[in-house]
Amino acid sequence: MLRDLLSHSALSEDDRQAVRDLPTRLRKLDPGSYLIREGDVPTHCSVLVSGFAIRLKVTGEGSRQIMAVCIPGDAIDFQNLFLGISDHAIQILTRSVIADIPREPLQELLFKRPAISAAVIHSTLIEASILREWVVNVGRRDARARVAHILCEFAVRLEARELATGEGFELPMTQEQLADATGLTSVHVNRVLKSLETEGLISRRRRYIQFTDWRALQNIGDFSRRYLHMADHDVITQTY
Amino acid sequence: MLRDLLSHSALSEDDRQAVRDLPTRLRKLDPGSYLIREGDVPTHCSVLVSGFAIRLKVTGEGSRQIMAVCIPGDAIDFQNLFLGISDHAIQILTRSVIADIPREPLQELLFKRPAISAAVIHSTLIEASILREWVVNVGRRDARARVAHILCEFAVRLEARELATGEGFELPMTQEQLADATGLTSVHVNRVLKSLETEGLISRRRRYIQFTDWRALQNIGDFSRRYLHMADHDVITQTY
DNA sequence: CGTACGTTTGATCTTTCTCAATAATGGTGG
DNA sequence: CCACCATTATTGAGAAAGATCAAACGTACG
Repeated sequence: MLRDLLSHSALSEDDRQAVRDLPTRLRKLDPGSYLIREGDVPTHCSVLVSGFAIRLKVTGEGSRQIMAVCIPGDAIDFQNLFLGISDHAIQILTRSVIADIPREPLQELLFKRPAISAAVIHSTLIEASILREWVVNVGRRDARARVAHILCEFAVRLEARELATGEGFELPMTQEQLADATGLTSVHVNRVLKSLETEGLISRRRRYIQFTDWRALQNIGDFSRRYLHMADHDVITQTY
Repeated sequence: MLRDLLSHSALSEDDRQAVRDLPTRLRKLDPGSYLIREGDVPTHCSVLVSGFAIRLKVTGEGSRQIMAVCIPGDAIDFQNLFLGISDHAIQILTRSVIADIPREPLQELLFKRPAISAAVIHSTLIEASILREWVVNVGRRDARARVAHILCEFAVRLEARELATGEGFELPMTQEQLADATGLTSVHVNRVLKSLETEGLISRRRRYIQFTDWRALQNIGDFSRRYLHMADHDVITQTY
């Protein structure tokens, strides 16, 4: 369940078992529902067992910005374990199963087991690295590059969890949400997707994105997987 | 020296002493020099004792994006302690003093002292929170708001370290760098600054920014200090 | 005192947004 | 199973924010 941690850090069998022994409560959540809202005071840490979710903020003007997309296996809420008030909301994208872990036992575990602590720091740092890349994406790339880049990122992250094949993947969000993630409008995202398609870089059937020229897409999106800091054993097939 | 940690987390005297006992080497660095470059493999963790620095990436097209500004007292390199390869560069803005801490003793310390581990996680999470706000700033706010927001952020962060008064502060960077931080061009940043000045929100003498209408600036910048997750004892005078 | 760097200003051009309308698509209840 | 509704996707035309290009002006510093 906490395979997120395991995927970057080698934990001892002992440590693994300790993680598995954590008390959890499973919940099903529907698309559009909020796991937590900005300003809430969280009482537990959640893991996204299955389904997709986004981290988002809303500006004073009312526009939304998505800062991260959580994929199955992600631990969502370390922030909320240590920081008092949530600085952003987490919204469910697709029908999801969430495992809630109460605050105290997890804190205690981190206190007792430095290897798990280190794994949490590690995972948090990778998240920060992805955030830095998003700042670049949204701050310094044009619309084509932004969209291409985010598609590349999804492909690689999903493949590492065996949720995508080398062919392509099912995009778990609407074009409007893609726009909120790239700092564009949905209209423009639509035009960019169309142009990427007519130029033969991708093909689409509904939300399924197929990569017809991965190399070129990567180029346009200025994408390099370095910032994802994946351990070699993350890379299942290394198509990308 | 590691007052960054102390400022959010209450550590025992024992833990504090352990941090102080860490072996360090001091270095002076000049503006423009790099503490680390993207792709480097770091061997130590650094603390910015005095001076300013930025985290930045360069896109394939050659434009720069600044993702964070480090202020005196910041621990700069936890990322590099856990992640193998640096995903971004750190460049010095003003004449700075850096304290290098070798990797091993620090890792050992974290392993032995869970409270320090927790403090590191905490500090890393705050950095991530600031990054999320930057994504929003650059993704969903117009030029005026971006510039106003970043000015507000500096003011509050600097004041918390007693490096700014309620009046204003010395901006440690050029308008070009401000542009790289906000995803704009230096020309446009200049125009925005001018307009903020003529409208009486700020006044400038060289790089010194004085707040003549803090409330209005905060409004324009859609700024709220929540995302900085400052403990109450951070807030020295609470001008802002 | 000259040179390099940073700031300021103007004119023009592009990308992307806005507004608006139409077409698909999927889900729902009858 | 089908008709209807709500959401999402697509397309067009015009507007605007910000980029680009170019030049002049300051200011610090050797």
